[in-house]
Amino acid sequence: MTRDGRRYWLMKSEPGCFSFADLQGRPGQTEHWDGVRNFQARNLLRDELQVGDGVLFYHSNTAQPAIVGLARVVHAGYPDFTACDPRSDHFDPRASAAYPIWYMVDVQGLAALPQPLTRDDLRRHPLLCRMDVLRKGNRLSVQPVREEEWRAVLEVAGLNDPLDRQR
DNA sequence: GCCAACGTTGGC
DNA sequence: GCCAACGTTGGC
Repeated sequence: MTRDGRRYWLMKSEPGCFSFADLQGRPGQTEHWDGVRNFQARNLLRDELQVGDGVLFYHSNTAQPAIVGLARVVHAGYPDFTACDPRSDHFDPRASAAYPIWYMVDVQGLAALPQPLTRDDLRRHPLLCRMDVLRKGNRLSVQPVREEEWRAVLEVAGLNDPLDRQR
């Protein structure tokens, strides 16, 4: 049984730690999204994100938080090996190969937005003002995005849907 | 740097 | 199972 239709997600990253430009600089513009240590986000990574899903890349905890780029999921959830690496900042002594606890996906950068979409930009938009990322106190590093929100971001950015080329 | 909001931990 | 204490996130 396969899931029909792609879905869309917003993923947060602190640009001082890993920026959209960093993703675009990786071979194949692809990198694994490790280090998520929140069970709600873990469940999404493990169970919900699928190859081909669209990703809005959001810069958080920075002077100008904004959606800055478009990406896609290129590998569905698999164990986050950094949890088993004692030298990693994300080491979790409870995790093991048999019980990985934490999961990650691989993400590929597709296009930078011509202009970052700031929180003010989002708040002013009739559809984007409903996005979860604007909700006060929202700390989920991976969160669902409605299809109309994905389309609205493309429209505001003046971009065609980069996922259409990936079929 | 402040602080509100939230998730997690652990004593009971 | 409750809930206070604590740590973290992240906008401002």
